[in-house]
Amino acid sequence: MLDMELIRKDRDAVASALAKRLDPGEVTRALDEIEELDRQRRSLIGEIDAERQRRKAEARAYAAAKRAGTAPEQGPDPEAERKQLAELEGQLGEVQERLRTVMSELPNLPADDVVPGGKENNRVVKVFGEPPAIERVRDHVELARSLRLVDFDRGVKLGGSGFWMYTGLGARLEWALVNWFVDQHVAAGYEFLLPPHLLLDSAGFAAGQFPKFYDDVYHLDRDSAPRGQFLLPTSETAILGAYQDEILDTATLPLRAFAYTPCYRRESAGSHSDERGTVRGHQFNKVEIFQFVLPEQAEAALEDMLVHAERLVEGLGLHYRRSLLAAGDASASMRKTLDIEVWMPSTGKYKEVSSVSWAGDYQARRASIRYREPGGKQTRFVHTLNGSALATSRLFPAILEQCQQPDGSVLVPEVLRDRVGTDRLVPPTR
RNA sequence: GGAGACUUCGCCUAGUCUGGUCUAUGGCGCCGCACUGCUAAUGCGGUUGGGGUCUUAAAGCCCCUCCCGGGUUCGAAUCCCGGAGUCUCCGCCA
Repeated sequence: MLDMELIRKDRDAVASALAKRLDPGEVTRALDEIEELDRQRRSLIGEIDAERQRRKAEARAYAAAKRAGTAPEQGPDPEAERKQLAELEGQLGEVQERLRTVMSELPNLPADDVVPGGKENNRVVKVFGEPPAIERVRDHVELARSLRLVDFDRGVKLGGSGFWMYTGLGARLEWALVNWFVDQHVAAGYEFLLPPHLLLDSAGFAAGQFPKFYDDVYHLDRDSAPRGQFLLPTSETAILGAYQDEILDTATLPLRAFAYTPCYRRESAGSHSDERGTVRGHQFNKVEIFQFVLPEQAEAALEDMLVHAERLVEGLGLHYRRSLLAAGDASASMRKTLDIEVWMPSTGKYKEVSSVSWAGDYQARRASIRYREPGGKQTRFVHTLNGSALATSRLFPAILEQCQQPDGSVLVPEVLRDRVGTDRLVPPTR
């Protein structure tokens, strides 16, 4: 949610930032409507407040008269005005509802250094390592099958198209990744959270997933979830929602937390060549890091989180790059997003394993998460940042492909060997 | 799943039966000031959150906020209806 006051005071700045993401005509239309609704809202509030004030005064005068024993048996006018107040309140309700709708559909303002346009305008800003030389590249699906790491067929049998099942050493590798990340985040001072996977709709709204992506998540049917619950598409939603409607103690900021959950998404499972296997599915594992910070801490926190996530990829010995996303390719709630993309030898492309973003106060405003200004009594919205660290189901294929050996085995990254229980993944003997 | 008790401005709490001087009590904590070799103690004052209005700004003024949403009433923390949550007991269960 954008700051209404900013729209009132500096509409032009808001408009030009939004134009990086939206068609200028659409921006003008939205801002015109918002300004008009805002005017109506304030004028209605003025009328209603004045009316209420009058009624309160009357009631108080009547009470005083009653105490003095001079009250008429019938108090102030019974019917007529109540109608009028109800009418005004009804109008206000409609205006506010509409204002909320329009406001909540507006995306965040991209940061100054974020360029307009889509994917094609993303800019690679850093490269780590280089593609390993592999003579005969096997893709991760082939490797996972031959080494019996993932059972795609039985996964589909269980969950339908778009699901898979990790098996044997594959399950251990996936689990080793999750656990190694957990240890790294704890060591970096993040608090470990294991949240519910089923969230109330209010959490989806706060994170900015709703209303826009309402249809992209799994909802429980109305009978079992009268208040509206859905399976979280990322634990970002849970971490943010956990602090909804709270005023955070400034001394605790920056507040760092991370969570591991599977992520459930309805998006169509890919059958393109570069989205085979575990690259895109309806359920995947991800560890998510999150920070609530003072506005002035945000920039440093973003870089801090990026570097932290990148260290994990480096620790696994994988070749990757960092890209600054153009406005149109980043999610709507974010002011700035950088992706960490890992090299996939089979497709010759880089695939996102982490997305690290700074939301400014956009999510905090939707979720009403604030801090008290030191000294002053003002409350202000915190800034939020989130980043995958990392999406294991994307890393898993990257490891298989980048660490594959000429004989068809896969060398396990050193940091995972204890947890996987072997140095090298080879086909099971029976 | 059933029954009962409960939810008050950071925490604890008075007030709810019997609607109006509740514009919400007191304690703790916190902030400021005073006193004091320092600390402590003590005294005085302040301390829910949101919105509107005015203003360069602050202050002020007004409205909302006693879990949430409706209702009754001239008037609701208080009465009625619906919902959420917490606790206790019972039932069921990994």
